[in-house]
Amino acid sequence: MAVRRALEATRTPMRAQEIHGDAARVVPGIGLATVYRALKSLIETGQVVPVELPGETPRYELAHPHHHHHFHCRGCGRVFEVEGCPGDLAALAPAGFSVDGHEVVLYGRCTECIA
Amino acid sequence: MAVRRALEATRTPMRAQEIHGDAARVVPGIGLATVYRALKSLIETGQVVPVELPGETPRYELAHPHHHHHFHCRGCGRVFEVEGCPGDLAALAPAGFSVDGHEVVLYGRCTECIA
DNA sequence: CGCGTAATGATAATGCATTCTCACGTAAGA
DNA sequence: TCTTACGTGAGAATGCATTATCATTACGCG
Repeated sequence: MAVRRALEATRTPMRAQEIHGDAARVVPGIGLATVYRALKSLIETGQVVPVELPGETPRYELAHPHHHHHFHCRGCGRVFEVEGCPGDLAALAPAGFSVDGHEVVLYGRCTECIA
Repeated sequence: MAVRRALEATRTPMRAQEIHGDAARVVPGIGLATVYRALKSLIETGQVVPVELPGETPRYELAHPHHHHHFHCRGCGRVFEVEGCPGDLAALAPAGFSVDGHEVVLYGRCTECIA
C-alpha cells in the first residue's frame, strides 16, 4: 500500500495531508479518503500508531517496539523521534496519584533549521 | 470578571465549556462568546495561559510564574498541575539539535479515581 | 434626562480534520 | 464473455471549537 510506503520512506510522523501528498507521487490521483481508510486499517492491525502533539493535528508513524518521544522543530514544523526518556517521572506526581504513562515533547530547532 | 473568578476557584486548567458552565453559576445567562472574549483579553494581558494536551481541546489556567507540567487523570479527565520537572531533557535530542523548551504530561489516576 | 459608546447574548458562520455517500471501474469467478 | 462484489475517487456532509455578526442593553457623561 502506498500509504505504508510513504511512512516507511520518511520514518517520521506525518500528517494525513502529508501522507496523501507523498502517496500521490506514487499513485497519482489517490484520494484523501483512501489514505484515511488505509490509516485506519493500519492502526487497527497495529502497524501504525497515531502521534498527537499539543495543539497539533494528529500525525501517524510506523509502530515501534521501543519507547520513545518526539522533538518538534519550531522552524520547519517537522517532528522527529527521540530515543531515551527521563526516568522517574512518576515521582513528580502529587502524593496519592498513580502514574501509568507519560508523554514528553521537546521543542527547538533541528540541524537544518539552525543553519 | 466572572471568567477569572471561575479559574481562580478551581485552580486547575479548564476547558472553555467548563469555564462557561462555572461562570454561568455566578452570572446566569452569560454567553459563550463572552467567555471567549474574556479569555482572549486575559491571555493578551498575560493573566491566563492556554494549556494544550495531546488530542485534547485547549484548556486555560491562571498564569504561573514557576515552571510546571500537567497530570491528566484517565478516570475523571481532569488536569492537575505537577510541580517539578526532570532536568537534562535537552540531552535526549539528537546531536546537532537545539532544544529551547519541552512539555511533559503524566497520565494515570488521581486520588479520587483510584478509590 | 437623553444620547452615544462599548459590552453582551443568541445565533449564524467559519475553518478544519475526518467520515460518509455513491456512482463508477476493475478484477475475480462462473 | 457476463456477472458480481468490492475498492476507489470526488465531493458532500459532519462534528466541533472558535469567531463574527448584529440587534439589544446598560452605563457614563454631558
